Amino acid sequence: MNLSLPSETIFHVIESSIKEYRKFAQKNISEKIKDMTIDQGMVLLFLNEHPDLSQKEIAELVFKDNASMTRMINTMVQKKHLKRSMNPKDRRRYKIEITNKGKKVLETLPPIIHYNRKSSLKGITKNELNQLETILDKIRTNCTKT
Amino acid sequence: MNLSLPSETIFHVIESSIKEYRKFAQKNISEKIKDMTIDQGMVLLFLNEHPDLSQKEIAELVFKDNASMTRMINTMVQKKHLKRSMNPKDRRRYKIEITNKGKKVLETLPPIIHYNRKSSLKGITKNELNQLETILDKIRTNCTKT
DNA sequence: ATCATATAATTGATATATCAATTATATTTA
DNA sequence: TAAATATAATTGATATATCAATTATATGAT
Repeated sequence: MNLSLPSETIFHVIESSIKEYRKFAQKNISEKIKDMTIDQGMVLLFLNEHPDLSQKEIAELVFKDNASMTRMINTMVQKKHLKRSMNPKDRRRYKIEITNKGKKVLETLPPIIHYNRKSSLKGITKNELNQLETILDKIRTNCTKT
Repeated sequence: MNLSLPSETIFHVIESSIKEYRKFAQKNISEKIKDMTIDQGMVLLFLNEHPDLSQKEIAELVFKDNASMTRMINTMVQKKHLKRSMNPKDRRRYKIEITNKGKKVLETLPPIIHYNRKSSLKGITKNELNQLETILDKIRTNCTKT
């Protein structure tokens, strides 16, 4: 079987780019906010726009499973960025609220994220971004529909 | 600050596509080989082509850090896919050898991986793959050189 | 050769990933 | 309505991710 090594495939290139972006973004966040990961930051951003999200819904948005999300929110509650309260309309799901401490983070975070996105996409045209999205979507669809 | 949500960015699309590929690939591997992850499979493929790789070098190829690689190889040794032996030329690094059990896996793995790659890239032209690589490389470079 | 520095691998601590099983509550169906 | 089924979240077990500190060995400079 004549198989090229994983390092020579497009998947390697995809992994590499997203991992470098994450490393870069995390570094810039850590410089300004201590003890805050990208994923935790994203949870805050999502909850800020959509306060009624359940843990399960947040999990999907940040590509985690329910178990990971339970534990992730546990630590964010411990660190006092979030508060869990009961949801009387559906007692299976919690209401997740952002605390004042969490809101403070939300004042600092957006400019950093804006910088991360902007500088990592420097020199890339709108057209290229569209191409990128189109092709990656084909891969995604192939993997989910096959 | 007017920041679009993470789910609306190209980074979300990149994450999504690579995660779906991994899920798809893992599922197809698990159907044929029990107790074998994609990453462990890649370690076997790399070692098969380049038997002199150190743990550190393997780690870089599969985007792990040294600590993760130590533990990953621990479990692969436990499962008898690999064997650690001393490297007399440089006693800081091990020689990692593939066992007979590991070699058996290497007979089963390539056709599965070939199928994974082929079907996930179905309908995507060579030209599109080149575009994809070029654009992703720009992102990677922006993140590492900034 | 000696000492300072660099490198490969390990370990500890904590967080996250993943799967399967479980609990509590809602919803659907007979 | 009662029973079956579905859903949200949790928990346990194990693997992996990440950072900092440590150990053992190599390499370089004086």
